Amino acid sequence: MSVQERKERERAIRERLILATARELAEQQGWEAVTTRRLAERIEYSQPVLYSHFRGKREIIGAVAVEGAAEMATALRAAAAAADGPRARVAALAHAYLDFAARNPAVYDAMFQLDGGLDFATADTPEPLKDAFAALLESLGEVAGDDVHPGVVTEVFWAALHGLATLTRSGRLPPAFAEGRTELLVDHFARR
Amino acid sequence: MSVQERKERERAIRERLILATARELAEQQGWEAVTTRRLAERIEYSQPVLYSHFRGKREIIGAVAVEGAAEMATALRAAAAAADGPRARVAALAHAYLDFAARNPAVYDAMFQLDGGLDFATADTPEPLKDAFAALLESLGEVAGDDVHPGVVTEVFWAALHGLATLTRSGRLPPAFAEGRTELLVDHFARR
DNA sequence: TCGGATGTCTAGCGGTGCTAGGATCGCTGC
DNA sequence: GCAGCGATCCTAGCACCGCTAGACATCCGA
Repeated sequence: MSVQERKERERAIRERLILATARELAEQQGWEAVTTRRLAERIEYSQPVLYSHFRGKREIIGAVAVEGAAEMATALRAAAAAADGPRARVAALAHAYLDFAARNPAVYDAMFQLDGGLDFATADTPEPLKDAFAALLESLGEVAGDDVHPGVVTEVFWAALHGLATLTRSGRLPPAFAEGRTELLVDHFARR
Repeated sequence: MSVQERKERERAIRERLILATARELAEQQGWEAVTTRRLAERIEYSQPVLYSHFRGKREIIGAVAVEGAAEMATALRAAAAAADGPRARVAALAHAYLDFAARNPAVYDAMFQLDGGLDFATADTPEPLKDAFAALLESLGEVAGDDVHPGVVTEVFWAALHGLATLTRSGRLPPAFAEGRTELLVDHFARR
């Protein structure tokens, strides 16, 4: 049985290599540069090998997204834990979120801009995605009014962060005053 | 001179035909279905004709975006004008914005998701884009606190609307409670 | 009526995601 | 130790993409 185990191990290693390479290439030159040919060349295999691991490019994007969601959840929780008080926690969350988006634009795109074939807000949603949302919910629940649903508050807060992240990066919001916008957002959600 | 004028007129008509066809095709089947071949076939000309009007596909997207921005500005102003009081105006704006995004997803994508080669937040920004932002600013300024810049408030409000629009349409926010999210957003921005 | 400019098309380039089919490699049972 | 077989991988190719060079026809002005 050892042979089979070794093969599975090697397959898993190669799969991680594919994902790491795709992510690296995407961060360096954007997702449009991540073609199956280039990706295959970088991992030093032929194209069809990619299709023995993933159904297609979309599924590769999806896998990178799930990976990224886990990282984001960790980053958000770390930021919240390091802050004192509800208002500070929400501010820390906002900064951590936008920071993650700015530092990992390709991963962020995989998560929230591109089609990775993932289910959102359903039972089949990958755990890391639900967890990242939960990380937001934990601190937002503290500042939600008694008369509103914490989940809804979190959704709107998330949508605002997402808008800031994407519009800023695409140049639709001026880079200046980015900090001011973040502070204003936090004020509106954590004032009570 | 009459001949030349007629030719220019015909050229202008064909250019509008290209844009209308591109928009229609994009709304029907998404922008990925808008290929130069299909577009050329629909307008009953060969591909190279497209390139005598636009530098490339990107510029076609940009032109549709500018067209859409003018429409959106009109829709926003109409909504605001029909509402009584600052709070109601902001609510009307939010609904009109999200309604426009939901009814014209392809145009919305051209404006805010895709690369149409347009400048944003600069001096070269096409007038309709600036005007659509101005339409938001007019009503948001009324509810901005005295100690904050109305422009920044509008930017954050816009970002939140953009997040709601895109995350909802891509299935990342559940369709349920969409109305609740909108109301909550308005509450947070038009409470004073 | 003719020459030339203008406009349009055919054909093709290098790229994309994806896949069928053959070759080669490595494991397993004798 | 070796033969046969199954898993694994690659070559080659499909249909499509955005875009363009160059041939061709058409229409205008003299």
